[in-house]
Amino acid sequence: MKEKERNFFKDVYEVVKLIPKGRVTSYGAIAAYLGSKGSARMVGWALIAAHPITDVPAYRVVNRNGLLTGKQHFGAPDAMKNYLEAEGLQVENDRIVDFEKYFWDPAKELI
DNA sequence: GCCTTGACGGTAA
DNA sequence: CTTACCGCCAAGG
Repeated sequence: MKEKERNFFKDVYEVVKLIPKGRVTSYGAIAAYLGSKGSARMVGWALIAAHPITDVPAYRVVNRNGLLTGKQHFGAPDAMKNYLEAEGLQVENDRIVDFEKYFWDPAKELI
């Protein structure tokens, strides 16, 4: 605990906040950017903790397949989909269309 | 202190 | 394309 883990959480929040509108990223990309490569679960876990925080657009974070795996945590079944579509993205079968095209890699886009 | 679960990822079949 | 298994790290029972 202490500051290290708190820093990890904070870092996840900041990266998610920095995701441009109409763009999406994956848990693994964030984990890799944080240096905890392979521990993508921690990112999703941190996002659960970020759930009550509205400043963190968690709906812009999906798994590496572009699948809306976390939509069930938004309460409404189409809440996440609705947010993404509102930003110009196309969602079909709980999956982002042309995910690669809208993918935003913090390790590349973000310095 | 051990076991299970989880907003994941990658590789194998 | 789907299913299965393993690896990572932390929390909860």
